[in-house]
Amino acid sequence: MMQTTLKALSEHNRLRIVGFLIDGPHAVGEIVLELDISQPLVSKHLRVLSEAGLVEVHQAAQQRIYTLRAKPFKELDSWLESYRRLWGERFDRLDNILAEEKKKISRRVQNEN
Amino acid sequence: MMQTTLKALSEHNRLRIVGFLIDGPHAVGEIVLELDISQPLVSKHLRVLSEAGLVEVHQAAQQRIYTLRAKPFKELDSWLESYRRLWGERFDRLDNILAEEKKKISRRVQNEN
DNA sequence: TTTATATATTCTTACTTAGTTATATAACCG
DNA sequence: CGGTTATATAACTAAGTAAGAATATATAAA
Repeated sequence: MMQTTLKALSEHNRLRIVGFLIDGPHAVGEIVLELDISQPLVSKHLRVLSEAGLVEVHQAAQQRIYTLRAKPFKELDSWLESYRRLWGERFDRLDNILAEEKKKISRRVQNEN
Repeated sequence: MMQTTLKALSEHNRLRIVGFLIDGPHAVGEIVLELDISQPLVSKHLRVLSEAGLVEVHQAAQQRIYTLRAKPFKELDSWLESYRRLWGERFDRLDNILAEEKKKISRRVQNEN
Protein backbone atom coordinates (compact mmCIF):
# COMPACT_ATOMS: atom_id res chain seq x y z
CA MET A 1 0.00 0.00 0.00
CA MET A 2 1.04 3.58 -0.65
CA GLN A 3 0.88 4.26 3.06
CA THR A 4 3.35 1.51 3.88
CA THR A 5 5.73 2.46 1.11
CA LEU A 6 5.81 6.10 2.09
CA LYS A 7 6.31 5.29 5.74
CA ALA A 8 9.18 2.96 5.00
CA LEU A 9 10.85 5.57 2.81
CA SER A 10 10.26 8.41 5.24
CA GLU A 11 13.18 7.47 7.44
CA HIS A 12 16.61 8.89 6.69
CA ASN A 13 18.72 5.75 6.80
CA ARG A 14 16.16 3.67 4.98
CA LEU A 15 16.05 6.19 2.19
CA ARG A 16 19.82 5.98 2.00
CA ILE A 17 19.71 2.19 1.85
CA VAL A 18 17.19 2.26 -0.95
CA GLY A 19 19.30 4.84 -2.73
CA PHE A 20 22.33 2.62 -2.43
CA LEU A 21 20.45 -0.36 -3.80
CA ILE A 22 19.63 1.47 -7.03
CA ASP A 23 22.93 0.42 -8.52
CA GLY A 24 22.19 -3.23 -7.86
CA PRO A 25 21.92 -5.88 -5.15
CA HIS A 26 24.15 -5.59 -2.09
CA ALA A 27 24.97 -7.68 0.96
CA VAL A 28 24.25 -6.37 4.42
CA GLY A 29 27.92 -5.87 5.10
CA GLU A 30 28.30 -3.65 2.07
CA ILE A 31 25.41 -1.51 3.20
CA VAL A 32 26.99 -1.20 6.62
CA LEU A 33 30.22 0.04 5.06
CA GLU A 34 28.43 2.40 2.72
CA LEU A 35 26.19 4.02 5.32
CA ASP A 36 28.63 3.82 8.19
CA ILE A 37 26.07 2.84 10.79
CA SER A 38 25.94 -0.23 13.03
CA GLN A 39 25.14 -3.62 11.52
CA PRO A 40 22.17 -4.32 13.79
CA LEU A 41 20.70 -0.99 12.80
CA VAL A 42 21.06 -1.83 9.14
CA SER A 43 19.44 -5.21 9.71
CA LYS A 44 16.53 -3.61 11.49
CA HIS A 45 15.95 -1.12 8.71
CA LEU A 46 16.22 -3.85 6.14
CA ARG A 47 13.54 -5.71 8.01
CA VAL A 48 11.21 -2.75 7.79
CA LEU A 49 11.96 -2.33 4.09
CA SER A 50 11.43 -6.01 3.58
CA GLU A 51 8.08 -6.06 5.34
CA ALA A 52 7.04 -3.07 3.29
CA GLY A 53 7.87 -5.07 0.18
CA LEU A 54 10.52 -2.62 -0.99
CA VAL A 55 13.33 -5.14 -0.98
CA GLU A 56 13.77 -8.86 -1.23
CA VAL A 57 16.53 -11.11 0.06
CA HIS A 58 18.33 -14.11 -1.18
CA GLN A 59 20.99 -15.97 0.66
CA ALA A 60 24.49 -16.67 -0.62
CA ALA A 61 26.56 -18.57 1.90
CA GLN A 62 26.58 -16.50 5.06
CA GLN A 63 25.60 -13.40 3.22
CA ARG A 64 22.13 -12.03 2.62
CA ILE A 65 21.82 -10.13 -0.60
CA TYR A 66 19.18 -7.43 -0.71
CA THR A 67 17.58 -6.22 -3.92
CA LEU A 68 15.05 -3.54 -4.70
CA ARG A 69 11.59 -4.66 -5.77
CA ALA A 70 9.95 -2.70 -8.56
CA LYS A 71 6.33 -2.98 -7.56
CA PRO A 72 6.08 -0.37 -4.78
CA PHE A 73 7.99 2.13 -6.89
CA LYS A 74 5.66 1.50 -9.77
CA GLU A 75 2.77 2.10 -7.42
CA LEU A 76 4.33 5.32 -6.22
CA ASP A 77 4.72 6.37 -9.81
CA SER A 78 1.12 5.79 -10.71
CA TRP A 79 -0.02 7.40 -7.50
CA LEU A 80 1.92 10.47 -8.54
CA GLU A 81 0.08 10.46 -11.84
CA SER A 82 -2.90 12.16 -10.22
CA TYR A 83 -0.65 14.99 -9.13
CA ARG A 84 1.18 15.66 -12.36
CA ARG A 85 -1.50 18.02 -13.48
CA LEU A 86 -0.31 20.28 -10.66
CA TRP A 87 2.66 21.36 -12.67
CA GLY A 88 1.17 21.46 -16.16
CA GLU A 89 4.61 22.82 -17.01
CA ARG A 90 6.00 19.52 -18.06
CA PHE A 91 2.98 18.75 -20.15
CA ASP A 92 3.06 22.21 -21.64
CA ARG A 93 6.67 21.66 -22.51
CA LEU A 94 5.71 18.31 -23.87
CA ASP A 95 2.97 19.89 -25.93
CA ASN A 96 5.42 22.39 -27.39
CA ILE A 97 7.91 19.74 -28.27
CA LEU A 98 5.14 17.69 -29.74
CA ALA A 99 3.95 20.60 -31.82
CA GLU A 100 7.44 21.02 -33.23
CA GLU A 101 7.80 17.35 -33.83
CA LYS A 102 4.54 17.35 -35.66
CA LYS A 103 5.82 20.04 -38.02
CA LYS A 104 9.05 18.18 -38.63
CA ILE A 105 7.31 14.91 -39.25
CA SER A 106 4.73 16.59 -41.41
CA ARG A 107 7.48 18.12 -43.55
CA ARG A 108 9.31 14.82 -43.74
CA VAL A 109 6.23 12.89 -44.76
CA GLN A 110 5.42 15.44 -47.45
CA ASN A 111 8.96 15.25 -48.80
CA GLU A 112 8.63 11.52 -48.96
CA ASN A 113 5.60 11.85 -51.17
CA MET B 1 13.67 17.99 0.81
CA MET B 2 12.65 14.50 -0.21
CA GLN B 3 12.93 13.38 3.38
CA THR B 4 10.49 16.01 4.60
CA THR B 5 8.02 15.39 1.80
CA LEU B 6 7.97 11.65 2.33
CA LYS B 7 7.58 12.02 6.06
CA ALA B 8 4.70 14.44 5.69
CA LEU B 9 2.95 12.10 3.26
CA SER B 10 3.62 8.98 5.31
CA GLU B 11 0.78 9.64 7.70
CA HIS B 12 -2.68 8.30 6.93
CA ASN B 13 -4.78 11.39 7.48
CA ARG B 14 -2.28 13.69 5.84
CA LEU B 15 -2.28 11.51 2.75
CA ARG B 16 -6.06 11.72 2.74
CA ILE B 17 -5.95 15.50 3.04
CA VAL B 18 -3.54 15.77 0.15
CA GLY B 19 -5.71 13.41 -1.85
CA PHE B 20 -8.73 15.54 -1.16
CA LEU B 21 -6.92 18.69 -2.25
CA ILE B 22 -6.22 17.30 -5.70
CA ASP B 23 -9.59 18.46 -6.92
CA GLY B 24 -8.83 22.01 -5.86
CA PRO B 25 -8.48 24.31 -2.86
CA HIS B 26 -10.57 23.62 0.22
CA ALA B 27 -11.28 25.33 3.52
CA VAL B 28 -10.41 23.62 6.79
CA GLY B 29 -14.07 23.02 7.54
CA GLU B 30 -14.55 21.17 4.30
CA ILE B 31 -11.59 18.94 5.06
CA VAL B 32 -13.02 18.22 8.49
CA LEU B 33 -16.32 17.15 6.93
CA GLU B 34 -14.63 15.10 4.24
CA LEU B 35 -12.28 13.19 6.52
CA ASP B 36 -14.61 13.04 9.50
CA ILE B 37 -11.94 13.72 12.10
CA SER B 38 -11.68 16.48 14.69
CA GLN B 39 -10.96 20.03 13.60
CA PRO B 40 -7.88 20.47 15.79
CA LEU B 41 -6.46 17.32 14.32
CA VAL B 42 -6.99 18.60 10.81
CA SER B 43 -5.36 21.89 11.75
CA LYS B 44 -2.36 20.10 13.17
CA HIS B 45 -1.91 18.00 10.08
CA LEU B 46 -2.30 21.04 7.88
CA ARG B 47 0.45 22.66 9.87
CA VAL B 48 2.77 19.77 9.20
CA LEU B 49 1.88 19.78 5.51
CA SER B 50 2.39 23.51 5.43
CA GLU B 51 5.80 23.36 7.07
CA ALA B 52 6.78 20.66 4.64
CA GLY B 53 5.80 23.00 1.81
CA LEU B 54 3.12 20.69 0.48
CA VAL B 55 0.29 23.17 0.89
CA GLU B 56 -0.18 26.89 1.09
CA VAL B 57 -2.90 28.95 2.71
CA HIS B 58 -4.78 32.05 1.90
CA GLN B 59 -7.41 33.64 3.99
CA ALA B 60 -10.95 34.42 2.89
CA ALA B 61 -12.96 36.02 5.66
CA GLN B 62 -12.86 33.60 8.59
CA GLN B 63 -11.91 30.74 6.38
CA ARG B 64 -8.43 29.49 5.53
CA ILE B 65 -8.21 27.99 2.11
CA TYR B 66 -5.56 25.35 1.61
CA THR B 67 -4.07 24.54 -1.77
CA LEU B 68 -1.53 22.00 -2.95
CA ARG B 69 1.87 23.28 -3.98
CA ALA B 70 3.46 21.68 -7.02
CA LYS B 71 7.11 21.84 -6.11
CA PRO B 72 7.45 18.91 -3.68
CA PHE B 73 5.48 16.69 -6.02
CA LYS B 74 7.74 17.67 -8.86
CA GLU B 75 10.70 16.80 -6.68
CA LEU B 76 9.16 13.44 -5.83
CA ASP B 77 8.67 12.83 -9.51
CA SER B 78 12.26 13.53 -10.43
CA TRP B 79 13.47 11.53 -7.45
CA LEU B 80 11.48 8.61 -8.79
CA GLU B 81 13.25 9.01 -12.10
CA SER B 82 16.25 7.09 -10.78
CA TYR B 83 14.00 4.17 -9.95
CA ARG B 84 12.10 3.88 -13.19
CA ARG B 85 14.84 1.70 -14.56
CA LEU B 86 13.66 -0.90 -12.07
CA TRP B 87 10.77 -1.73 -14.30
CA GLY B 88 12.64 -1.30 -17.51
CA GLU B 89 10.90 0.44 -20.38
CA ARG B 90 10.13 4.00 -19.46
CA PHE B 91 13.61 5.20 -18.70
CA ASP B 92 13.09 8.85 -19.27
CA ARG B 93 9.42 9.57 -18.98
CA LEU B 94 9.52 12.47 -21.33
CA ASP B 95 11.52 10.64 -23.95
CA ASN B 96 9.15 7.73 -23.94
CA ILE B 97 6.01 9.75 -24.02
CA LEU B 98 7.57 11.59 -26.90
CA ALA B 99 8.42 8.40 -28.70
CA GLU B 100 4.86 7.18 -28.43
CA GLU B 101 3.40 10.49 -29.43
CA LYS B 102 5.65 10.66 -32.42
CA LYS B 103 4.28 7.39 -33.67
CA LYS B 104 0.73 8.57 -33.22
CA ILE B 105 1.43 11.86 -34.95
CA SER B 106 3.26 10.14 -37.74
CA ARG B 107 0.32 7.89 -38.34
CA ARG B 108 -2.14 10.74 -38.13
CA VAL B 109 -0.17 12.89 -40.55
CA GLN B 110 0.07 10.07 -43.05
CA ASN B 111 -3.66 9.49 -42.85
CA GLU B 112 -4.18 13.16 -43.50
CA ASN B 113 -2.34 12.83 -46.80
C1' DT C 1 34.45 -30.08 16.63
C1' DT C 2 36.21 -25.52 17.42
C1' DT C 3 36.59 -20.93 15.57
C1' DA C 4 35.59 -17.13 12.56
C1' DT C 5 32.34 -14.58 9.72
C1' DA C 6 27.83 -12.63 8.52
C1' DT C 7 23.48 -11.37 9.95
C1' DA C 8 19.33 -11.24 12.96
C1' DT C 9 16.94 -10.56 17.37
C1' DT C 10 15.95 -8.86 22.02
C1' DC C 11 15.80 -5.46 25.45
C1' DT C 12 16.04 -0.94 26.94
C1' DT C 13 15.99 4.10 26.69
C1' DA C 14 14.98 8.50 24.79
C1' DC C 15 12.38 10.87 21.72
C1' DT C 16 8.71 11.80 18.55
C1' DT C 17 4.02 12.18 17.34
C1' DA C 18 -1.14 11.23 16.67
C1' DG C 19 -5.13 12.17 18.97
C1' DT C 20 -8.23 14.46 22.58
C1' DT C 21 -9.92 18.26 25.36
C1' DA C 22 -10.05 22.82 26.42
C1' DT C 23 -9.18 27.47 25.27
C1' DA C 24 -7.68 31.49 22.41
C1' DT C 25 -7.97 34.45 18.35
C1' DA C 26 -10.12 36.68 14.74
C1' DA C 27 -13.54 37.84 11.33
C1' DC C 28 -18.27 38.36 10.26
C1' DC C 29 -23.25 39.60 11.38
C1' DG C 30 -27.26 41.46 13.66
C1' DC D 1 -21.40 45.95 20.98
C1' DG D 2 -22.50 40.73 21.77
C1' DG D 3 -22.88 36.53 19.56
C1' DT D 4 -21.57 33.24 16.20
C1' DT D 5 -18.52 30.97 12.97
C1' DA D 6 -13.98 29.34 11.51
C1' DT D 7 -9.62 28.12 12.69
C1' DA D 8 -5.45 27.78 15.53
C1' DT D 9 -2.92 26.70 19.66
C1' DA D 10 -1.68 24.63 24.19
C1' DA D 11 -1.48 20.99 27.41
C1' DC D 12 -1.79 16.39 28.00
C1' DT D 13 -1.78 11.30 27.13
C1' DA D 14 -0.76 7.20 24.79
C1' DA D 15 1.46 4.85 21.35
C1' DG D 16 5.10 4.32 18.32
C1' DT D 17 9.99 4.06 16.99
C1' DA D 18 14.96 4.86 16.16
C1' DA D 19 19.19 3.78 18.19
C1' DG D 20 22.55 1.39 21.21
C1' DA D 21 24.23 -2.70 23.73
C1' DA D 22 24.31 -7.26 24.30
C1' DT D 23 23.29 -11.66 22.58
C1' DA D 24 21.65 -15.28 19.44
C1' DT D 25 21.70 -17.87 15.03
C1' DA D 26 23.69 -19.78 11.08
C1' DT D 27 27.07 -20.86 7.70
C1' DA D 28 31.75 -21.63 6.49
C1' DA D 29 36.42 -22.78 7.30
C1' DA D 30 40.27 -24.74 9.86
